[in-house]
Amino acid sequence: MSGKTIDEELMGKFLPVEEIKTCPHCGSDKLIYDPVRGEVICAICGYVISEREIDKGPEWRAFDGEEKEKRSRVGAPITRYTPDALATDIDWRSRDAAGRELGLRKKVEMFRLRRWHMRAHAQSSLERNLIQAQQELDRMGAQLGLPRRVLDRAREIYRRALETGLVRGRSIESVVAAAIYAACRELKVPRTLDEISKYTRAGRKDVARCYRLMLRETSIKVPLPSPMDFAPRIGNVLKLSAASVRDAIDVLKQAQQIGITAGKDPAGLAAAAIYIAALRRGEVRTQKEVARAAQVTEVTVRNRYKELAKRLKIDLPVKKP
DNA sequence: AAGACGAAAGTGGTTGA
DNA sequence: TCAACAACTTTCGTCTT
Repeated sequence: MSGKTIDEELMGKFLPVEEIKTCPHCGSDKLIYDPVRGEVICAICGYVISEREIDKGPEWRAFDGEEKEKRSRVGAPITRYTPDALATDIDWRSRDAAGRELGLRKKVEMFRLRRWHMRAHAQSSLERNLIQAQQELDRMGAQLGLPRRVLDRAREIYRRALETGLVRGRSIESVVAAAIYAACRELKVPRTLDEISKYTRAGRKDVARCYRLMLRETSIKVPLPSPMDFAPRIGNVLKLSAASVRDAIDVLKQAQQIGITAGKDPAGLAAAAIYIAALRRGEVRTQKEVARAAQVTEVTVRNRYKELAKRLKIDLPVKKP
């Protein structure tokens, strides 16, 4: 083994998805798209390609300041943003353009028009909020590599939250993040709160608070996270065989039956099960690797797997001669 | 030199008064 | 709102390969 893992080799490199034709791991060109998890996977070695490697930089290159200035499309908008089609206002003074007092009939009509104008405006504020939220949703979805159906569901959830009045006083971003988190859990595409809040300016805490509030105030119900949903993803990152992943899920099932999974971090449990399963199949991964793939610490993997091994009476192959 | 292990102290979140 | 609490993280020293 020479030094770096594949993860480390690829880290920080820009790999625009469209440009990848062959697997960076084994060189095969048999890449398949898994729409369920929104990932491109190498059919030969199982390497997950598209998940995190999204090029967030510009698609152009500039060699001096002037060129950069010209090509950059970010910064203050050139034209003023018009919130909706009704940007005009109706004057409250009942006078015409020349300053003459209006007749009674006209006054009444203007009053009515004004009222409808306000109503149309108010309604569009909801629409406007949705449009902005949609932008956030698309951005975060792309950065997290989430499939369409999750985003669609997240949008529905967001709309519900908006209609319930949950967004008022909170940032759109954090509520969108909460909606995405809820959608992920509902559709069993596990993403941790940490992963999601990484792409928002609102902190993890904010997102979590919005999420909890959302569960309480709207009638959205979300199944409890199961460690078994995490196992395939961790297996993918570590490039383990499908058999090992199946074994790991088996271990988790047993653990659930004897009731030692309650209150434990599902990612940590899944990591431990993966570690055990891989070891038993001779696909040795270090605790560190497993921990990193599951985004928990080494210590947690260790504690969980000790517990699992003890309670399930699994003996591990110590080493090979 | 790297991995596994466990102890101890610290952290963030939940719960119940 | 506060304190108690359980789970997880960080850090560190030791042992094994």
